Amino acid sequence: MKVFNTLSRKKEEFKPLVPGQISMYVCGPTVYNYIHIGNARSVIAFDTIRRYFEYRGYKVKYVSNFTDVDDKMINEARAENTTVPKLAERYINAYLEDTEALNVEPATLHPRATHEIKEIIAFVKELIAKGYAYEVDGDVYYRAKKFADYGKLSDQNIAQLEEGASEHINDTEQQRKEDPIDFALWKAQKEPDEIAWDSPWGKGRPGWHIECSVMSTKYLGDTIDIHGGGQDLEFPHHENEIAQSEAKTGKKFVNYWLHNGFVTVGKDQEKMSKSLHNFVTVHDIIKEVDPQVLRFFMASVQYRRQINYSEDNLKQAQVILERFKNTLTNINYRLEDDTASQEDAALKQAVAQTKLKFEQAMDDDFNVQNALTAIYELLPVVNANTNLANVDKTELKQFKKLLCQWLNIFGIDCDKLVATKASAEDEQIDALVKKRDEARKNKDWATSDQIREQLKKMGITIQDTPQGTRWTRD
RNA sequence: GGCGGUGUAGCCAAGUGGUAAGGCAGAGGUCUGCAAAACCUUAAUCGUCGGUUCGAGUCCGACCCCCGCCUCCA
Repeated sequence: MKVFNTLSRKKEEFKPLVPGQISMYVCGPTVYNYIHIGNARSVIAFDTIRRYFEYRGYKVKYVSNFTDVDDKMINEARAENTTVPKLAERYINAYLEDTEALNVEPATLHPRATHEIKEIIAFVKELIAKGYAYEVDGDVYYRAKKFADYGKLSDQNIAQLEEGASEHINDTEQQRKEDPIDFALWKAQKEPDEIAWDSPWGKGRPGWHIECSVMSTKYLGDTIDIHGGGQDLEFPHHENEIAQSEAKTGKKFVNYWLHNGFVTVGKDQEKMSKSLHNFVTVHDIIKEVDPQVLRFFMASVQYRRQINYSEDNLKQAQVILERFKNTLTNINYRLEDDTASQEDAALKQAVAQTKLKFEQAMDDDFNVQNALTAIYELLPVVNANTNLANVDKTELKQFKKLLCQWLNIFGIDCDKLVATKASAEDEQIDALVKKRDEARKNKDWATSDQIREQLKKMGITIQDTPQGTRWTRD
């Protein structure tokens, strides 16, 4: 199995530290607002990857943090006249609700920065002791140049970075640093009402990058298999994490760095972001769009590729899900009817071949497009079988099981996709269908069509097949 | 300016040297009392120019467009 490692900019053979087990850390959100579609993309991308590993039989320990203190949190709490912990609580809950709606598996652990203050302070102290960090008036900065490999992840060169950073020289913070590219590990409290913790450098709070180094090493170990996040985190966030962690432990921090592509919007395909005011929150959109459709739409694009968010593209995802639904529904009917099963060697072979193709594609850096294409090509073969007088019930059952396993990787639950029929209305519907069948026997098309219309209005679609009349909910 | 990504039919999208997968939409057809679902048939020379090669979307060079990162950001 191969994954694209940002560190080498190449696809590499994936080998976990411990056979059969995977340690995975994914940078989570700063919880000062609802997550938008772009945030969801990252969550879904790595959930899909995780699920594929699990499909492949790996045991995955998956850690994803909440950044529950930083400048944005403090500002938003002030603006809303609330406290940082209350703000965090609200949006952590919202995050959990929204991602559940998108059928994202809960992380093995969801640590929070503010719950790790002791460890953060100890980590920073060690960096100071090793000469990688220094204190200035209650702030602590990381001495970037001291770390020989600084810039290796994002291919940045130090001189250029310094040039860029010097443009922000107006910042009072910049003037306190030894070097413009140094970054904060610990920030001194600025206002008396600002949330802060006691530390050897006075009251303050952690910088942004340090929390991930601390939580990743604490919960998963000094070296982990996979660290994920959006492409915009490559620099400086992940670069800084490497510098901090490797300076402290002297070991390689992460074996495989995986970065997901952005969600873009509009004709110009601009990145969805809060500063551009072009974002849609998950909280809002799932009131209008079936969360399954949103989930499938985002999971069906390979994680490194850009996703263009549009109604048309969402619609396409919906149409595909409907095809799956129809096929599964038809299979369910044929498995239940009383026709004899007849072996279909071609079908059996096609299913086996598709499994091979699917896994080959996914093994190649999670090439979901090719994996899905393999399934799309199989559908007509399966559908053709379900139309026969005698279907291959054994093989259809096997296909159904496989398809549901595959869809599960994309976060689609077969049971939800094909809603079960049990409902208070069922008897009434069955009675109407029966009445219509009698009308059809008498060639009373007017009555028959009128009942079909009536059912349509109830959200029921009728299908007349050689095996009898079926109905499904829309 | 530095770093990275991208440009394939109306849309989504595979493809890493041998005469362009697949899906959606569209068109036509089969089945059906009519429908629904399904099935069958059907479209592009691959941003531009030049080079290497028997042969290039696929390698090399130049250029153009778009997007992102380089400051908070998934």
